[in-house]
Amino acid sequence: MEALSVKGSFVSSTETHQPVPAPITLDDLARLGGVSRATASRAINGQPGVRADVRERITRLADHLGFRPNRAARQLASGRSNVVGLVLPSDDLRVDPYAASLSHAVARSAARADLGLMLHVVASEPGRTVAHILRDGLLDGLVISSVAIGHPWVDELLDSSMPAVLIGRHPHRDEFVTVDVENRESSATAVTHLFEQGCRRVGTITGPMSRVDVRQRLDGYRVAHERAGLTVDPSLVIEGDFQRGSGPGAAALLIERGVDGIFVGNDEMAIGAMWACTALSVRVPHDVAIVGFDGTGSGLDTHGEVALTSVVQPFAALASTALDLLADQVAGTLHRRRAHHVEIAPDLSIGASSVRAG
Amino acid sequence: MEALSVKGSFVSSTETHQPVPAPITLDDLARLGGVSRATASRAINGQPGVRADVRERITRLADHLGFRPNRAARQLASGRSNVVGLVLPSDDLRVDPYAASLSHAVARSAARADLGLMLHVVASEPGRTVAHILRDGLLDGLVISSVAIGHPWVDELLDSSMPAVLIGRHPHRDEFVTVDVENRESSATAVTHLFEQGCRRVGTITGPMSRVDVRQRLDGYRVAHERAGLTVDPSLVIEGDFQRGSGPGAAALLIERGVDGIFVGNDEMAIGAMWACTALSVRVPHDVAIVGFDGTGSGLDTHGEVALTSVVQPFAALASTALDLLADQVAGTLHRRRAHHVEIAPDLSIGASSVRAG
DNA sequence: CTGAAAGCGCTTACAG
DNA sequence: CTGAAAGCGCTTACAG
Repeated sequence: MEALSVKGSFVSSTETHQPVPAPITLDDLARLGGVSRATASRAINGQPGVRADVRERITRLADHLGFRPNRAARQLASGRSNVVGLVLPSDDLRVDPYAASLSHAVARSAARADLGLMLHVVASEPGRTVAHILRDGLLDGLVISSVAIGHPWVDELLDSSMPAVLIGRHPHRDEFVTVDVENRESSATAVTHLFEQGCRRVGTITGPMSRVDVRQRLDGYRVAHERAGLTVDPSLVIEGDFQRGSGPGAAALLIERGVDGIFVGNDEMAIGAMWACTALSVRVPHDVAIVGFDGTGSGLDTHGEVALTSVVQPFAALASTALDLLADQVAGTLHRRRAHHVEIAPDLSIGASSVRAG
Repeated sequence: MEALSVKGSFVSSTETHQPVPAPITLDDLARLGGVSRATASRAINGQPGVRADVRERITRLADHLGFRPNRAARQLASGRSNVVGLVLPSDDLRVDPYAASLSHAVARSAARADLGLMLHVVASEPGRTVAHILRDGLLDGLVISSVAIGHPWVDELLDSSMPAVLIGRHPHRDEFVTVDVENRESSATAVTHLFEQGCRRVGTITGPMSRVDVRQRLDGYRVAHERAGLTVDPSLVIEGDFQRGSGPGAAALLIERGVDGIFVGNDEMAIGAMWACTALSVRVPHDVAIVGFDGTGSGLDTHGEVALTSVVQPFAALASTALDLLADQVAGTLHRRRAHHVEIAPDLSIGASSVRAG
């Protein structure tokens, strides 16, 4: 590390007295509003037991003064912080568009709900971190990406008493509150779409079969065959790892085996598959039609290539539902440890990668 | 949104009395340690005025008990939260690997410094957000990605009295505390590397010329030419937009104009450029050698393609330096509004995209 | 419906 | 070097 230019000089500014306008407090609000702190507090928090006109007057005044309750004080007094944590696996933010989209959606939902969002990236300091997150007292609850599961301390977090909701499913435990995209039917729809485009020999590149959602998507692939009166050729089912790099090889194999359509388990691998097609001079969608999953493929590839048809994750709905479920737990209306699974149906976004003329 | 399966049942657990072990407080620590709260507080905070053996005993005890000071209480009492905010542009997390890498690095640095990190994604609610961030009282300071600049409320944030450090430079204001990668020399090094590989006609695809760093990188490109005794052919300088999609077109143009090497302003466009090469049957690096900038191109493209040579952003150092500079402002040793610019020298990571046999 | 008062868990002058 | 005490800005029983 090297400081190439340092133009700063250190100054102590004792001259200015009130550089920062003192933030107004509940006390100010109450005094200016001619009520007690208790009443002011109830008014701005929408609690019962305040005469309508008083509430109206106080909230208006609060707005006008730009009053924002101090979070720390509020938390200390109430035990609630209105801050939730988002737990993500270590490297995913960098490498995985799914995680990036999810973070983005959760951040926006949180902002809309006036919740703070603390980012917790798995992997920093194994042992200490869990304790930190838990005992800081700064968090009301956690939104945990199921992609983070596997890391030792994520399970610790799940087993703690802190309210939590999982986005995605746990690979082998069912007792959590989860929200996930609907995988099976939506995958069937995607594959059926390929059949409708005239494909007769459709292969699939799956994610890691250890994952629940991956198996569900494969189920959907099978269901679509059944419905079309076709049988699945097992040699057309190839397991990938959800990384872009596993796409080309798998696709090349499928092409060798004569497919005219591929349902790919996520967009990253689908992009890899499209590369393979380019490299092998296989035309998309004419020779091989391709459908992906996630809907993350478009942002990254506005390079004039073929737009990818994909089952689009309902990120915004996943995020806001997760936050709602978390709020229910915090409020005590939802038990943290009773299995409670919500699934949200995604849409199929149709691009040129699967649409055949005629 | 559709709840496909709801297996949960609502239970109120009044049977168990202490489901959550009551977190231990400073009071507990003091009592168990046989000192006053004041002394306990000073001991664990490393403040002067505590006998060495007492401090030792108390910290040890704190560790043993797993004591963590309640952040809210600490903040309310001291006025400091040990939480910083990270401000990012709205969509970047999804689309831009640079922003994702940066977030990742800041998150890790913050964790290491025992700082909380609140994520603020620009664009949610224009007006309210600034006030929220500022008046919540939850933040000690802000780390702002210069990529977020341009959005109206980011400037508001910069003009507020909250401590802030910019990662990257402001396009036209110089009075902030910033930390940035060194652009000029490192770009010169990258281009010189191409000359050393035998390239004689090196073009460049720049980012948007409105950005300071883009102009600096272009300067480096020129400097390298001077040093090699070559003159710059202006027709080989093409402006891109830092998005992947602008890579292929620019690269095709340069290839048409006979380049044998390209210095690309960021990895995203470099990846696009490599696509163009594949499409045009131009061999990399044999026909055209390519160097990118950022070091974000590798994670995304482990697809067996040619590894990209790139000037690698020192994300970890940028993040930890930013946090240090922020701490200095909070401590009052660094003035928030005196220009103070730190530059960190990146490394050139050499991959197959630029190395010619012989 | 409203208010006086206690208390959340810390930090920090102020005395000793 | 150490402790008693006040106070940070809220919320929430508890009385009225």
